[in-house]
Amino acid sequence: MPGGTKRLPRAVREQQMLDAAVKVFAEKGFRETSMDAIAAAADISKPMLYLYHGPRTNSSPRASNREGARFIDAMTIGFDPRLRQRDQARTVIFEFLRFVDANRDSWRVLYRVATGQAAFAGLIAASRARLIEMIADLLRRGTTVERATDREFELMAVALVGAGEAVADRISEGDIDLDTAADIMVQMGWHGLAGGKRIDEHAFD
Amino acid sequence: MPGGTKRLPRAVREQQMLDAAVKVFAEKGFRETSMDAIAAAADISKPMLYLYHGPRTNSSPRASNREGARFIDAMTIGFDPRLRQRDQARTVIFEFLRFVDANRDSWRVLYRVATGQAAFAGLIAASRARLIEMIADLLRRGTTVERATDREFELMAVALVGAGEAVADRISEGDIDLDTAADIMVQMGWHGLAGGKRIDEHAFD
DNA sequence: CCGCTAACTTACTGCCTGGTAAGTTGTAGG
DNA sequence: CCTACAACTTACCAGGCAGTAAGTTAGCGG
Repeated sequence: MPGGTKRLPRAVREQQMLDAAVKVFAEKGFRETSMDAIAAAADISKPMLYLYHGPRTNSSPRASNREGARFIDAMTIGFDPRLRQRDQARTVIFEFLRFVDANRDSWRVLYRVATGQAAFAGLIAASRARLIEMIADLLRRGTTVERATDREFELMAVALVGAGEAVADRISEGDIDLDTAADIMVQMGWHGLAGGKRIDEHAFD
Repeated sequence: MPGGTKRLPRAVREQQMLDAAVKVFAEKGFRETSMDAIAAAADISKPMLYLYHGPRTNSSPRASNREGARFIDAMTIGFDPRLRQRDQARTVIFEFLRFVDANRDSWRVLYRVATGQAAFAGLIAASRARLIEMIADLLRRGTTVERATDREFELMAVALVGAGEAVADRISEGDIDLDTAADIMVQMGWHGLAGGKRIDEHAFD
């Protein structure tokens, strides 16, 4: 605070500010976070925020975008098209949950706080739509549920993504084992509740 | 409206105000809705809001509570314990989706807008938890998944509810056929993606 | 027809917060 | 060492919005 007013190059201060913003948004919500609060959290004075990121209407999407990019990156890491569908699915799910676990603030601010914000709803919806489309494709190619139309596949993807997000929420706020969670999801998704297969017979093929 | 300043009994005005609040919250978000805006939407002057519902910190939970109660009511209508599990599930799912379809504003404000609001997060979480517990019970009693622990059942319920909410979102903003949606969810939930007919791996064991 | 209460309004106040102007100091480069 | 720019601050303003005080009418009980 008083002592440590080191002068840092713009690039790193910008990141610090975004970090602070994400953190505060995650715990207080977006609209109830004042610029002063962000400034305080970033250990910087308010005009710096405006200088580097412009008014609130610009700075916050910026934070969202950065987090969103991180997120997409993390997701695609686990995506290896050479795997069999089921393994692919498990990997993606696991990687997704792992990201959430490791970036709880990002998750909360991106998918929970921002969703309720009219200003961001569109942004988030777009990001989610991409993910859904990705999953829907996977389904189209990987499963042969008979006579399913494109629209039906998409709806399945919607449901799956929703399930994933719900589990992710649990992970972001509790202490659930990642492996267990991923296995349950795969098991449920593949064989359903009536599938009769035992839950711990999951495939680390 | 200059013309229509009819004097109405307190009870109905109170409901009008809540209706207006829900509507505005749903489209503008909670924190970005000013008391004046609610007042305007309810065709009433601001002091009436305070007189009947107290300050914003009271009036908004009140709206949420009312919507939540409606919601629970609707859900339990379709719940007939004499049905077989699968039919029970389908009925609950269908009734749930039908409610969302018929009360889009309620849905949005309850489950999307309020979730991001620190002040309500707890309230919503509690409501959702009840639903999850209900589903988890259903699973415990109804499915053949062997040796699943309570915690695992609960996680499944979390995933299912998440899926339901995601589909509900789609319904609340688009024109998806209710029956189709319900069928797909039941199908997916019961037999999984691989269970429909055939898979790239193997059908039921 | 008269008053009394409940329904309602206009018209303010004070605070909070977004946003900025103007001034200060560290430090890189000559 | 000095100059010039970039990093930073304090201090302020203006608008918006929550919340209220005080006053106005409508209609119901007598």
